[in-house]
Amino acid sequence: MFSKACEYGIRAAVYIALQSLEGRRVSVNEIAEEIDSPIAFTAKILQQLSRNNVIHSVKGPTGGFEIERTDMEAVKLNMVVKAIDGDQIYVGCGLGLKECDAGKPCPLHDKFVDIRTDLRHMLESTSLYELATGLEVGLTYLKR
Amino acid sequence: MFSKACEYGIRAAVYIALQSLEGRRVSVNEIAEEIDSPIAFTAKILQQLSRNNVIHSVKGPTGGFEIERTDMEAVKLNMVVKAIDGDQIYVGCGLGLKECDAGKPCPLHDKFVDIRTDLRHMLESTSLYELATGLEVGLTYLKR
DNA sequence: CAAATAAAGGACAATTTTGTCCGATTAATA
DNA sequence: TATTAATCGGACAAAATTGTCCTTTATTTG
Ligand code: FES
Ligand code: FES
Repeated sequence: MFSKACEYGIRAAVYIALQSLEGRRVSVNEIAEEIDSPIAFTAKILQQLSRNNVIHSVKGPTGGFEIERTDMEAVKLNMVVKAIDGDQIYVGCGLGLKECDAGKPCPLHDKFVDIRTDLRHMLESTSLYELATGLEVGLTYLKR
Repeated sequence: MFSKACEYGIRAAVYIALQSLEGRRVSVNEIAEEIDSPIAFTAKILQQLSRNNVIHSVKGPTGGFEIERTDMEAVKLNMVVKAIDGDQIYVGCGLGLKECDAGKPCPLHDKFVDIRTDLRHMLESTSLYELATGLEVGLTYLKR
């Protein structure tokens, strides 16, 4: 469904959101530790998220990653996914034709579009804040 | 969503189903031509489908690939997907945790499972026959 | 039986994705 | 100002996926 990079990216973003709720800025090392991901690869992914203004980064001592408390509800999952995987998941044909085109659809088009639309709505309506709160109360986990 | 191999596999299977409706057996070369896929790679994928009894193959002159007319309604998309991509799409965690486990879920679990269940139902209920008929009447396409 | 045809299978090559390493840059603080 | 802690960025390496080529095997037909 998502690339490995995107999976790490979502997990990292949710962890950053969780810590930002308590005003803590977190380092790549801490993030990779807490979401159980390869450190250097995670660093690359965080750079992408930072460049796309999904998260905010601060260099130097006491630096790290954070998400503005005020933004937190506004940062939706689809922003993370788009920053890392692009919009292929939104516009691509399920059977790999050049583009998904309702005017000359593949045999799976109608059924595929239904699923994709649900997925899109889910990603567009789910905020990092919402996901972080589940973590906060111990209902969900970022590693296992 | 699906791997390239799986995309080719589905397109090939639908094309074979279409031709089998008219009692024609088709060669790898014809299939690759009609679905616009790399020939040798397509051959590998057809071997997988054949080994998993999704399609039937016949060697030698007049040989090729076919799907028993009687099976055609019974052969569902999920059989193609499972034969090629395995069941990761059914059992995997959306955020890449070891397994998807409702007892220790990732933050996206509930929402992800909803989508995945819909996808599963769609794949389990869609037959190659159904997809082939759309092609037959020129409503859908396998290349573009 | 011999020739021709088509899938099967194994080895290999190219590309993409995933992952690592290390020096440069930025900023806090002693 | 020197040291230190952190991200940034580029080059590189490993692994997985995608794709090719060629030989073998099975089967039909002359
Ligand atoms: S054309 Fe294939 S999904 Fe729309
Ligand atoms: S645990 Fe992540 S999707 Fe179920």
